[in-house]
Amino acid sequence: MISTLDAVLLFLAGGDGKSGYDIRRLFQSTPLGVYSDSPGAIYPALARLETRGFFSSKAETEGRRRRVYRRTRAGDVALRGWIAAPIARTPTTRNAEELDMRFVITAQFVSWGEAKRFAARCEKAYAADVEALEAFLADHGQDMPRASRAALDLGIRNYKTRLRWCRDIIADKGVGK
Amino acid sequence: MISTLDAVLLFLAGGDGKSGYDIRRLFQSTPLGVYSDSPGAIYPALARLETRGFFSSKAETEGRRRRVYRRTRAGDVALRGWIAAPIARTPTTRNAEELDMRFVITAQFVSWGEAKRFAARCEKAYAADVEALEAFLADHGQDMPRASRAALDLGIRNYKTRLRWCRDIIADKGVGK
DNA sequence: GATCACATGTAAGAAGTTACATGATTCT
DNA sequence: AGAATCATGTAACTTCTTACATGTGATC
Repeated sequence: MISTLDAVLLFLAGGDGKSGYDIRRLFQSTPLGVYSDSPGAIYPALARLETRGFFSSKAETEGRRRRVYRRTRAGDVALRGWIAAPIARTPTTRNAEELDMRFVITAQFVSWGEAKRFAARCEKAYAADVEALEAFLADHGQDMPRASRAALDLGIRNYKTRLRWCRDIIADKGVGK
Repeated sequence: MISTLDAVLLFLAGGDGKSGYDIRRLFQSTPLGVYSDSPGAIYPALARLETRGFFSSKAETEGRRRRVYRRTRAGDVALRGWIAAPIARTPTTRNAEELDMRFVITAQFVSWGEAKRFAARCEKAYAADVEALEAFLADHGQDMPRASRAALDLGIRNYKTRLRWCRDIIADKGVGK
């Protein structure tokens, strides 16, 4: 089993490979910045993945010191396995960001069509979440303090936003067209 | 400094106090379930907070074995400090859930009016996030693969949802009225 | 020649995860 | 009595955080 960060690293370091520093800069300069750019997170993660055989690395000799990691065949397999895993559980709150990453990586690493099918699966999960939260609100809304009710409402709105996004993806609408 | 989980524990164990098991059940049975209900997370956290003087605990003698934690005066101060802290950083992606908790705890522990003021501060943070992401999309949208653009779009929509929610709170609209 | 940015790494500590251990109490 | 559930805790492991250490190449 690989973590979300592992998957992102494997994804980024395909083709020509990437150094730890390259990845840190990507995390700093793009909205990928959800992940920590701290060296204490990146370098050990790369080293671990190499130990597990998912990366091979080469120290560049000319110019600046630089160790370039490149995804191996085994790394390919691991990444494909991560993509194919079932959508863990609802409520999805905690893995929402992981699902987003999976969408992007699936589109790039497999195909847009497959990413759309994944979005369709996400849609179902989000719909279940909305239903569960709305049921909870109907059951306990009256007994809850105002602020808790409001927070629950925010949760519902968040899932509905995701739901609509999935539908737009499936229908080829919006920015992602 | 206390963590978000610490704050939630301190918040829940006011008044009559709560046992670790009580808290685990709360995390299991309500959409508070964002937090882990594993004993290996809860019990050590309670013990740590007691060591720091934010809880006092008493083992109940009659009936089932049960250790009840209760927030101390120092715990009160710590929780108030947590509430009053500045909104860490934008992008807010990573602390969004923390902000939600802060809203609820502020409303219950301080006042609804204070929670509204907090929502107003959140609104500013989310607005800044939307602006930053839209600028990034305008700058790099063309060069990005379709799926990345779509993911960025989702990020923007998520922040806008939060933005609208804050405005509704401030205007006393919606479920939280 | 000094300083800044590049680049990699490690060390110490905090916290969460899964799994296990243990025993009391209530229910049937 | 036996089983299920209540309830607390610990152990081993993994990973992340902050901070430090180190050295090279580019820039002024």
